[in-house]
Amino acid sequence: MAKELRDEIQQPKPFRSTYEEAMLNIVRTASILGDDGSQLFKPFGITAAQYNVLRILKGSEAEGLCRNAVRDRMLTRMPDMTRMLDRMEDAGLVERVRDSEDRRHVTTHITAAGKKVLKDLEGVVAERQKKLLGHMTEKELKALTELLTKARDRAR
Amino acid sequence: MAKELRDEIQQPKPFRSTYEEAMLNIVRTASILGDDGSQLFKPFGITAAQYNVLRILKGSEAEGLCRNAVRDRMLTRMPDMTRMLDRMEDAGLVERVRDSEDRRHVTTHITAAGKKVLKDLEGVVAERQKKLLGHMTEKELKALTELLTKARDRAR
DNA sequence: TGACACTGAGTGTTACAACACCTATCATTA
DNA sequence: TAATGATAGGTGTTGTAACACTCAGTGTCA
Repeated sequence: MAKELRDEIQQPKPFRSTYEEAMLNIVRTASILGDDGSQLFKPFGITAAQYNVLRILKGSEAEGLCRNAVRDRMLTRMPDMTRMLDRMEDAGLVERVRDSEDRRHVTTHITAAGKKVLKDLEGVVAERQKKLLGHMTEKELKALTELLTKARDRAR
Repeated sequence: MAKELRDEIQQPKPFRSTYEEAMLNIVRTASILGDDGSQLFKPFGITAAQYNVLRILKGSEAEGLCRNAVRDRMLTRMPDMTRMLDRMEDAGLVERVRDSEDRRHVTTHITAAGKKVLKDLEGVVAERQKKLLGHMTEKELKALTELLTKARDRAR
């Protein structure tokens, strides 16, 4: 049987409400899985957020995307997209081109090096996901996704 | 009906697996709810992690806890506990006493000011949790907690 | 009793997140 | 067509997360 959160964090008192219990379980689980992901990406020289950016740009490989479009598609909030793209450009993972029509626009593209990182990670990531969640049934995973979708509904 | 993740992040392609879908939903939901929490705590001059520390110390008010004990009870990983407690000590929220028996130990206690912050936040937090998750039934919240507990089981 | 390992706390350094602010370019309209 | 506002991108600054490392005090055992 899986260990309950109260045991994990050695909390003596019960949670104040099922709201609180669910909330803390969400945060805790994301933290654990996110840390795991960070370790996974580290040998490849990127962060989880950068992996996210690469996947977004891969999805719009032909056209490229402007800074704000990338930011709006991010899984987690990222207020300083400019400097994150700076770093990725320095690392050769993306490249930016200023639009000649509307000179305010700068379009960002994934580079061949960026695509290589994604390709190298593809199997590793899938394998890790299966290792972490492989003990859950399809039905459970679907139910979890639905409940989380509902949990987000009132926020924002 | 709640908006699905793929719409939120404007992802054209379907997820590669239910593992991936669940994983990204966990991270996304924690990010959204976590950001909300940060905004809630900000007017009180503390971060979500500091709120977590205060609650942990409140739970061991009489004895106090050493740095590592606090760290091990944290909801999210916190490698630099020392300087976080430094900041909280500077803010008057906690105080530290070096043990005279074993002079390696430093015991941290919550102060009256720290307890006041917790007390002021108590209602605000509960209200916010209800606002965010109040549309979910007890049964759903319990199911969500159980599924998340299972999802964490293979990590660490 | 001196060397060694262990445990707990703290420090140095780097890179990054967060926030507010600024600049350039374009669209609109009085 | 000059002023105004909107939009896209970038910059300055501060605090802090992350990582590796050091230091101090204690136990232990050859």
